[in-house]
Order: sequence, then C-alpha cells, then structure tokens
Amino acid sequence: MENIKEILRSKSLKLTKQRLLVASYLFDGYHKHITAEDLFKKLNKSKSQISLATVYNTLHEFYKNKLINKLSINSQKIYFDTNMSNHHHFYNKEDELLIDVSSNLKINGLPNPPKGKKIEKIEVFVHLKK
Amino acid sequence: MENIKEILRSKSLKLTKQRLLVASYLFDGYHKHITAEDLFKKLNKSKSQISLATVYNTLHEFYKNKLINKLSINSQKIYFDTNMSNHHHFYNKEDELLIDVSSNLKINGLPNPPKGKKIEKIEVFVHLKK
DNA sequence: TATCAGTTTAGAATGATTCTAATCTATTGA
DNA sequence: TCAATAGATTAGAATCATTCTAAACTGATA
Repeated sequence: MENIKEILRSKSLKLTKQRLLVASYLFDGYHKHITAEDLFKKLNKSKSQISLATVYNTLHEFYKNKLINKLSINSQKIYFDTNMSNHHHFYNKEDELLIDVSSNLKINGLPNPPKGKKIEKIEVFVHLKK
Repeated sequence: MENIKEILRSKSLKLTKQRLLVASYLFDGYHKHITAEDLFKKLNKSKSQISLATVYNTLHEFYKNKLINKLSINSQKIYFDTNMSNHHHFYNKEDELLIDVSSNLKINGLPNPPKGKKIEKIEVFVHLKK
C-alpha cells in the first residue's frame, strides 16, 4: 500500500480513498486491460465504495499522468492498459480479448511523418481469427 | 455510374437510390476516411435524400461485403476507409486526421498467435505529435 | 405488373461517456 | 490542532454515436 501511495504522490495526486482503491487494483503487479464500466463493477463487488463517474475521472487522471495507457479497437469501448512498456496487442474480436505482444517489433519501411510532425508512438494491433 | 452499379451487383446488393448515392460518393476514385455522421451530412448538403439510419445500414452492408474497411482510433467514432489495399495509418489526434501509409511495412519479431488462432490482419497506427 | 424479400425510415432505445453543480475531504499553514 | 480551501466525489442528467423497431416502401422476379 505504501508503494501505491508513493505512485500517486509522485504525480501530485491527492490520496483519496477512491484513488487508492483504483490504484491498488490496477497496480497490483499484474497487467490488465479493462474498461471503466468493468472496473466499476469489479470494485463494487461487495459494498458500493466508488461511483462510476469517479472511476472515469480517476482513469483519465491516471492516463493524463502517464500511469496507464488507453486503447480503442473496433468498438466503442475504451480499454485502459496498465502495461506502460513498449508493447503491442493481439486482438480477438470474438471474445473482445486483448493479449500483450511483449515485443521488440521491428517495423521497416515507414515513410517520414508529414512535415512539422513527429512520431509520438506506434500502435500495432494483430487481429486474430480461428 | 455503370461501374458503380457493377460493384453493387457483384455483391448481390439491390440497386437502390440510397446505395447508389453512397457508393457514388465513396467510390469516386479518391480514397476517404469518413464517419457515418459526416457522410450523412455530406450527402444531405442540398436536399434530404437519405436517412441517418440508412447511412449506417449501408456502410455496414458495404463493410460486410468487403467494399470498405472499418477503423477505430482513440475515440468512440468509427471511421470507414475506402482504401482496400494493404496499408496503414498516420493519425493526428489534434485534428482527428487519418493519413494513409501506402506501404509495404515489414514487421519483424512478431510472436506466433495463440494456439488455434490465425492472424487475420495487422493494423498499424502511427500517432503523430508536433 | 403483382408479389414479396429486402430496404428505408423516423423516432425511440441503448450504451458508453461526459457534464453539472452540490457536497465532501485531504492537505495546508496559522 | 483545525479552519480554510482547492481539489475530488457524487447522483443523476445530458450528450454522442450507434442500433433497434416496426411500419411503409421499392427493386427484382416470374
């Protein structure tokens, strides 16, 4: 718990009950891909302790502070990704499952970005089928 | 117009006024990235000739028939892409602009897909910044 | 050229997300 | 220690993109 607090403090985020709840879930050492709605359901399994609006607020706050990533893939849902290392994804449409490709992908043949622009990041989605 | 009709016929799609309207716009020889909402606005510039529901229906019908592609990128909007050749995208968040990377990208280092799965396609988004 | 399967439509419904504005609380500095 | 307050939380309304519904319409066919 102290390391969770340290993470929030390092970003100057106030240590509220709700943020600690979300952060403890997200930063438990296992990477996850989760939507706001699903996270809300998970956290409210037993007793109600955080509102849906706060789940959204908190996830966006964490995203802005580069604690988590954001993914959108052929649907209207937004997934938040706790894996901040350089990686990509397999995506299985059938069950909407994202799987990390912990990779050193080498991408050759990329043209230069348009004038005045730089590359921020490269996102690769490998769509799966049966 | 005859070639537009031929496209629809080749997919056994009934030649309705609305489909011809959409197809003439989409398949005019220039590739485009467009949302249903924007397409609806474009087509109804002068007189109302197609409903929003039909724009959605038609785009999905075309997509199912592999006449167009579907993209979703860090937002809730779905873009339809008339470029069916193997290509990727630059994406500029600021103005929500997609630019084709008409490319023979070589991607090395991709692990094997999970057991029982095959790769359907690989989508690459190159996010731009200033 | 009547039939009818497939298509279109307006408007309601849905689902994910964001907004609002009232209330609450972690931090701070006296 | 604690009052002040900037920032955080909340329920519920609002919004936005999309899908659904079920009634009306229309190409294609025989």
